[in-house]
Amino acid sequence: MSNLDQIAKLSGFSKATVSRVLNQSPHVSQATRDIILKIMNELDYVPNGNAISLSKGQTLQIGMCTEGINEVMLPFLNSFVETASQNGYQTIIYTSGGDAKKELQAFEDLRRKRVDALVISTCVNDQALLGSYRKYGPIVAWQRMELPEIPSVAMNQYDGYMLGLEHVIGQGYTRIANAFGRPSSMNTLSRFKAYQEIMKKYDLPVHPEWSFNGIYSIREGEQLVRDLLKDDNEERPDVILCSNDLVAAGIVSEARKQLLKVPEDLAVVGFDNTELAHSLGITSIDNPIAAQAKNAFHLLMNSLNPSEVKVHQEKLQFCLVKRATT
Amino acid sequence: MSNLDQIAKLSGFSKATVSRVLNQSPHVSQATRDIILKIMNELDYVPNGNAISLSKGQTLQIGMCTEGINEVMLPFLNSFVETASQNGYQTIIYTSGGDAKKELQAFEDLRRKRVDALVISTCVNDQALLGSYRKYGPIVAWQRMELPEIPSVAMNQYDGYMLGLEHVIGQGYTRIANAFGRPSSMNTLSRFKAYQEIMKKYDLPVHPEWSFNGIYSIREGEQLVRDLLKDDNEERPDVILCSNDLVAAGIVSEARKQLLKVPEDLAVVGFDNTELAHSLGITSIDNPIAAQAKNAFHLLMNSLNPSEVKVHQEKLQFCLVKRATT
DNA sequence: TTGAAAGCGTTACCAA
DNA sequence: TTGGTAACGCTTTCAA
Repeated sequence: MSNLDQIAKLSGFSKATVSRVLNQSPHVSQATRDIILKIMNELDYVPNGNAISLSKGQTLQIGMCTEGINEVMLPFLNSFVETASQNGYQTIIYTSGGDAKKELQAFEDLRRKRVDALVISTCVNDQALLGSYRKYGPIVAWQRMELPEIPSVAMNQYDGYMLGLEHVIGQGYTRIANAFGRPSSMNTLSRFKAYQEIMKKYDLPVHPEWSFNGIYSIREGEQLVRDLLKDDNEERPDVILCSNDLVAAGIVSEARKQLLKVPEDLAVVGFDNTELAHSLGITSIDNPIAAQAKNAFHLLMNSLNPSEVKVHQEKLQFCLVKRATT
Repeated sequence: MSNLDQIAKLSGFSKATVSRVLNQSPHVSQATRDIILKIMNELDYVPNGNAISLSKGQTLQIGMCTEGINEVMLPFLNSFVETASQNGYQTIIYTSGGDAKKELQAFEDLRRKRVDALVISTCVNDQALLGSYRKYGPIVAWQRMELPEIPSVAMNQYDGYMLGLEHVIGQGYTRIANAFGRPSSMNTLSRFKAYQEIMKKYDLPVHPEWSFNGIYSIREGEQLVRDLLKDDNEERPDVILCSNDLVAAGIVSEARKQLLKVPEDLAVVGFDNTELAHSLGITSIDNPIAAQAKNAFHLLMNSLNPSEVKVHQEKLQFCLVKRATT
């Protein structure tokens, strides 16, 4: 492996000049530049990234801290990696599996200057503790944060859910069921609020027994349908709004298996508008996740390079995509 | 930010000794160690990761180069990140989006010593070119490689497909259709070979028109069913073997929509045995992807630390998981 | 336009 | 058990 010193000696110039060539400084004569570039080529020279990082005090690496990578994160991850790379940054994955100690590893790596900044998804550590790492570098959250120190690009799902509710009511559905995820999450609370408000607005009867918690994935969606069908005499909902598209897929799949017609016997609305909803033709609420990832990156850049012109956050909105299930 | 030099000065010991404390060298008296650790604590000191990397000549970072992250890669990515982190390595994502130049970025980063090693998934650059980067560090592939320089942890899908074929024939299906992916891929060739051999073995009629190419995802699976149903008079296959579980999901979903009974009217076998197959109750061929990721990491470790005891590759096998679609 | 030298923050070798 | 000091490979400031 050749290094800058060798290039300097061989070319007869100093390390400083060679460095200038490397960094395209204008203060190098064309002749000198040519000589040095030629030698670099001959020696198959490339600068050592670590040395640059140490010297400059920045790694051009951003850590992404999450419990684990799943379908919902995919567009966020892909978009973030892509945006970062366009701006010369690489993305390092830190998965915690829900283990608080492992999660802290990402934050410690910020402290140790292995990464310049951090994006966090759902974190399990105390938010105050996480916030204390702000002094080591910028951090931005995808999840909604109670903490003001860590800015968030998350959107209020109240708006998105309201869109879904208005849509199904507009279509004539009145017996509305909710398939919620984690009951205590801010998302569920926001959605429930939207549900309560709209039922009141249209003077529709609230069925508390039609709000289900802990419905996360395909299987729970399927089970939900079976549960609903268990008692033949009971009145049944005519539409289910889901916490995500996986749940919606499970519901649609099981409903068809039970020979229910979708949407005639049971309508379904997903959430996030993922590939799955597109593929299966499920009405869903578009959640601009990829754009949120972009915003997250630009937020980090703005505090990483305070001198440069700030990139403004893109203003994002939910949006209902009607397909064959409503 | 405090550094090792400050700790040395404040404690009255040399940098060398402080470094020894950091690296748990046994050649430090307990008293000295205590003093130094105390000062480190007081100053909230952590060593700078970049400096360590530069000095040691290793980054403890491994690059993962892929076209993009999708559902199929998920278990590989998760398992690799997890295994690496257990061994003190972080994983950096490089997505190319199929762009050869962007893909090379990962390999250049190996050359520039930003990563110690590389795992590659489907790569678009010339394999010989990629192989030439072996001199900069170990590389292991997930895809099957023609090149001997780059070892691969991929498995021969002939074996897995054969398992599926034997299964459906054992169940009494004889009108077998194939939903293949990319026609020229080694995987498709292996699968087709298995198909040909088994049809011969059981003396079953080969229907060339029942081998479909370019069937990658849910939507193509759905379309395939509609195409099959188009002509009422035609004889139809009684089972379809799919290139992956997404395709199988699409087929099952569309079949039910068209009021075909699965598996009575049409049986379906997926591939990879992903969450989706599990969730939807689709018979699938288990592809031990997570274990392949582990193998990939250990392969890299073996050449990264030739001195240490070699971790043997886990011997992996496909395995049929029968569910409700056969 | 160029060079000398002092960082950047560690590790590791050789002495003591 | 400890210390001195030369790496590691680059950037950057100050002079010339």
